[in-house]
Formats: sequence, C-alpha cells, structure tokens
Amino acid sequence: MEQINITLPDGSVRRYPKGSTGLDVAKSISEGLARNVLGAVVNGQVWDAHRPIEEDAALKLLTWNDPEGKAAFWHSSAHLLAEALEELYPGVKFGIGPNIENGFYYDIDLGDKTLGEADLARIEEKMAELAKCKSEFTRVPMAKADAVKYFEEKGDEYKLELLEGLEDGSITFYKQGNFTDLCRGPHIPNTGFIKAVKLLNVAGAYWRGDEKRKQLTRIYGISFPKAGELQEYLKMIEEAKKRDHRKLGKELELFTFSEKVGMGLPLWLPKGTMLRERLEQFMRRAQRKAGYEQVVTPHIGNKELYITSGHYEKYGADSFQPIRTPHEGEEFLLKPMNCPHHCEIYKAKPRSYKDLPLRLAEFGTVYRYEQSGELHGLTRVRGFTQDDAHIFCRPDQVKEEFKKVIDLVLYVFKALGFENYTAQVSLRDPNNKQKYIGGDELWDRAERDIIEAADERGLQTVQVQGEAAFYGPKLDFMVRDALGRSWQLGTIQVDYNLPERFKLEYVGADNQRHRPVMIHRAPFGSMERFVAVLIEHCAGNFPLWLSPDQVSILPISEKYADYANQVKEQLQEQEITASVDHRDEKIGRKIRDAEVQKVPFMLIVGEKEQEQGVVSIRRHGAGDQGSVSLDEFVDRFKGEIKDYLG
RNA sequence: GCCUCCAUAGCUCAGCUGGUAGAGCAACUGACUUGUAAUCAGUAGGUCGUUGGUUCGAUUCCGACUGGGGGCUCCA
Repeated sequence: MEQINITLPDGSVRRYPKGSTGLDVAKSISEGLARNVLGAVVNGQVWDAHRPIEEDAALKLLTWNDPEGKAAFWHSSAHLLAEALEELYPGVKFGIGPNIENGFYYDIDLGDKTLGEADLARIEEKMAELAKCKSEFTRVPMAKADAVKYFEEKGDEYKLELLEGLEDGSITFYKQGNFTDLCRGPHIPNTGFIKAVKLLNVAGAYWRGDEKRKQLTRIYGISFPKAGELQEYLKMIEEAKKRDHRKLGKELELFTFSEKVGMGLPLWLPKGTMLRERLEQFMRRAQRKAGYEQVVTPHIGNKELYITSGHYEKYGADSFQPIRTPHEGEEFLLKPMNCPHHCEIYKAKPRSYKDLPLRLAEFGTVYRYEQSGELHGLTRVRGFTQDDAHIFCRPDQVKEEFKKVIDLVLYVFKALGFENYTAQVSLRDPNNKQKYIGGDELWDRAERDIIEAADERGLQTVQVQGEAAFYGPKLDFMVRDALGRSWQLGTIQVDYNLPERFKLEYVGADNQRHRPVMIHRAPFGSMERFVAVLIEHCAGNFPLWLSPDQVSILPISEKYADYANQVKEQLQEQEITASVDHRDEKIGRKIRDAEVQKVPFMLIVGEKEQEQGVVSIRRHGAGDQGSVSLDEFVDRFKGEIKDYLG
C-alpha cells in the first residue's frame, strides 16, 4: 500500500498508509492521545481528526488545550444542539451556529414558539442523550445545486441565503446521527466527546445582525469534555458575579439609580463620590505635570454650536432633543461632547505657533441618548463625565503629543494595576474612504504617526481597519470586566474635522495662517465606566489612596469614645478620611463590619491605647499589625499614598 | 428600539396546584461595657412594581405599562 510521510510538530517524520487520518496517527502514538484528539492541523489548515490525509503533510493534533481544539469542540456542540432541537421541535429552521469565545450558540427560527428555562433543561437532556450515541461527524462535499435542493426541500430559507454567498465546489455538509447541516467544519470525531452541556440563556438576535431583518431565537451554551470542568466553569461564573460592579456598588454604597430620576442616570452616593473625586484629583495632578490647563464649560450649548461641529447632523435626530427658551425661541442641546466648547475657547484669542500645543482639560459631563436596552450599570449610561482634554497642536507635533498621551494612559493604568488591557489602533476602511472626512495625505500621516508613536512606546497593538472615527484614526484601550465583557476605557483620537469646521487657526513662523490639528483624549474614558471596571478589577478592595473610607476607628467600649474622637480629629486634620464606630457592639462585630465594608485601616482603641496614646492597627484582609503612635501611623499612611495624590 | 427572563419589607430571599403574606440581616428601643470577622431580648416596617382583565375572591392566572437582568442592534 502506498505510504505518505507525516511530519509531526517535533520535526520527526513517520510513515503511514495513504488515507490515514489524524486519529490514526494519534492511535499509533498512544490510545490516550487518540481519546483526546479533537481535530488536526494539516499543512496549516484545521481539519477533522478523522479526515483522510492523501499526501505527505505536516500534522499537528489538536486537543482541548488548543484554542482550535476548543473551537471545534464547541462548534460540534452547536451541531449537537441543532440535532436535539430538530428532534424536539420538528420544522425548526436554522440560522448560524458558531463557536464563540466561551461556548457556542445557534440561531433558530421556531415560528411563534418561545423557549423558557424548562425548555432549555429538556433540550440539554436530549443533547446528553444524543451525545451518548457517539454519532460520527461525517464530512460530505456537496455540489451547490444539490445543497440548494436539500434546503429547498427542507424549507430552510436561512441556509439557502447562506448558500447564495458560497461558491460551488467549496461547499460541504456535515452529518451526525439524523442531522445534516451546511458547514465548513471542522468537527470533533463524534458526539460522544461532549460529556457536559449547559444551555446558558436564550436571546433574540437579528438575522445577519441586521436590525431590519427578522429576529431569531439564539440559544447560548457551553460544553466540556469532562463533567467536572463544567462545574468549575459555573463556579467561576458565580465568583465573577460577586465582583459585578452593580452588586458591589450597592453593597459599598457607591452609587444608585432611581426610576424617578431616569434610567441610565447614575446617582453618586457620598462614598462613590469620594472615590470619584480621588480619581479626579489623581488625574488633575498627572495632567498638571504634563502641561494641561483646566477649563470649565457649561452643560448645554446652542444648537448652532453642534451644527457647526457636525454632531447635530450626524446624531441630532437620534439624541436628546433641543431645549427651547420660552421667549426667544433659542434652542440648546445638552452637550454630548466637550470638544465644540473647547474649540470656542481656542478661538477666544489669536494663537501663535509658539502657543502650541495648547492642552485644555475638563472633567466634562455629557449626555447622550442611548437605547433603553443598551443601558448597563455604570458602564453604559445616559449622563457621564469624561476626563476629557483636547490638544491643539501643529501637524508636526502630532506624533510627539500622541506619545505623551500614551505615557499618561500607561501611567494611569499602571498606578491602578490594570495589566490586562488591549491597545487597538483603529484605522479607516481603505475600501470605503468616502465615509471619512479629510484627505488621504492627512490620514496617511496621522495613521503613521499613531502606529509609530505606539511602537516607540513599546505598546503591543492590534490594528483594526474600518474602526476609525469619521474624523480621524484613534488608539483605544480596552479592558475586560468581571464577566469577560470588553469595554473601551482610554481613547486617543486625531481629528482634522473640527479644526476645519470651526476654522481654527494659528499664525506660523512664516506669518501665515495655518490650521492646527486636534487630539481628543480621555485616559479613563468616563468616570462612570472607569469606576465600574475598577470596582470589578479590585473586587471593591480599593487601594488606600482611592478608598472612600480610609480609616475606621473602633473603640473597645463606649468608655473610649472620647479618645476615639480625638484620634479622628487628628486624622482629619491630616486630611485622612476617618470615622468612629460608636455603636454599642462588641469589638469583633465592629471589625467584621469594617472588613465587610472593605475599609483599608481599622484602628482599635481601648484602655491600653488610651493610656499609652497609641492606636492598634488592623489592616483590611491582613489582620492585626500591632500598636504604634498616631504620628507614626500618619507617617506610614502618607508614605503609602504620596505617589498618587498631591 | 427588538427578543427573552425577572419584579414580595431598606437588603438577601421563602410563600405547593388562587382564600389579602413570612425569615435572616439592616433600622428603632432596652439590657450587656465588651480586645481582633456577627451579644441577647423586644418593637416597628409591605394597598406583594403600576394598571386593566378572568374569578365569589388575585401576591398567585392572562394582558398592557414601568423598571431590572441576559442578548441583538447601536455607541460622537
């Protein structure tokens, strides 16, 4: 029989009969490996482990530990879900059913039928039952005409629409048990690998992501090759939920919402406000050092301002509507952006090239209409405060300024311990240039400046085309929340549009008028979203310099209340936020409550402390730290925060 | 905005198949005067999100609305 050479990842070459599969190779290595093989990479392409290899090839076997292995596993789980659905709901039509980052989903059309929790449980059971059949996933190449015929007979218009976009000759079906699906593959060898399935939720999803088209039912699920792994996963989700900023925000009394005030309009409670002010203080200090000047502008602006900026045309209809004055009939908009106001500040007097860069910063509160279904805790709201600034500079200064902003963003992230962020360079879509304002030359230069600036700062970036704002390219910093959802925090954007629209000018060394470039930047993004992500990041255990409550003074009994009050006053003089727990409770109880409230320092004062004029320090999460004089405590405290607040 | 699920005391939740509601914590009062993660006892607190309907009777069943969760679409 004809033999082929298979090269394994370690470089070794083995000979196998022509038509051997990845699975055959695995078996020849070890039975254990064969039991765990989910797919194979053949000459760089991901294949089914059980697809015959007809010629010499480089082969890598995929298991659960490989991302491609997981992908195939979850994709196959989606097919298993579809098989179960077809048995339980004959006539169901299928959209798409891909694997996703954590699990898989399938979009289906059930006609008028809706699915509830009980249905999901039933479907899960059916999937488990079908998995036990160990049905093999069989790959069947199909002529387009036959494929069309198949789905016409089945009456599945969604699959027919998908087929329209496919070329004859490249179409394959996959079958397992009684279920056949249009699919590129690859798949795991058989359904028996899927030992644990959990259907997580149902959701509506527009067909092809188009709001105007029919909404299908999407079933999300996750599956594992071992039952224990599913349990672990579910436990992890539970743990993550404990960090949810909406839960912690309530427990730690940071913020709240009120129906009366309105959805998406956060109310900052005293403790949340304290946290937010400390963040602002930190940012103000960093910006002062970086040459920014602070400004303040009103919450509303004349409609004309936004007509000039172009925001009215682009967002006016889908935004909060203008406020009209009763007599003059003037129209004002809640400001959705601070930049138009800052442009007017720029224009307040003639600017020389020597004045640039001009860096105007403002903690500016803006209001944007967001669709009701989009609102989410503090991460997506209708009124929020940006740590905004606009840098007006000469074109030759863009790159340097950009680098300085990157430094600022990285400094902020480092100070707050954000290590797992991604930096995304958002470029314009080269095939759709008319969507953007500004000439090729400006864009090319700006995009090059951003990429080089990021490179020179050693930033790992991903470049995404078509993600730029219409007025310029940008660099966005994204961070994940407790549940793995990705949010954009910091952003740096180059803008050629507004200087043009507002006719901003400076006089150059040549005594000619020139147009400056604007850089919009917000290291936090918005205070609201940043606080949300920060809460989840540190699970509510804020670093000392940010913590709303810094010190809780706990008298052993009411006999030491006076001494406790003295301590509090002395700390307050040092601008340390302290409170005394005067409740008639035992010390154990006071400690517990302070621990639960995540107060960084507890100072316990009783007879011994009063006599010796000291305090007993207990650190949150770290227990008893011994007694020291109040002066020494203040020194230690200040030493710990001095790098952040000034 | 769309799909779907949910809505009981300040908070976390119980209340089987319809007969106008309960627990723990918090709050308040009193006793205890306390040494490193919950002292004990008592009191008060809810037209069961709002609003229609079915019913002799609705917290419970159905509809609408409001708000929230999950997702889709959107995000200057």
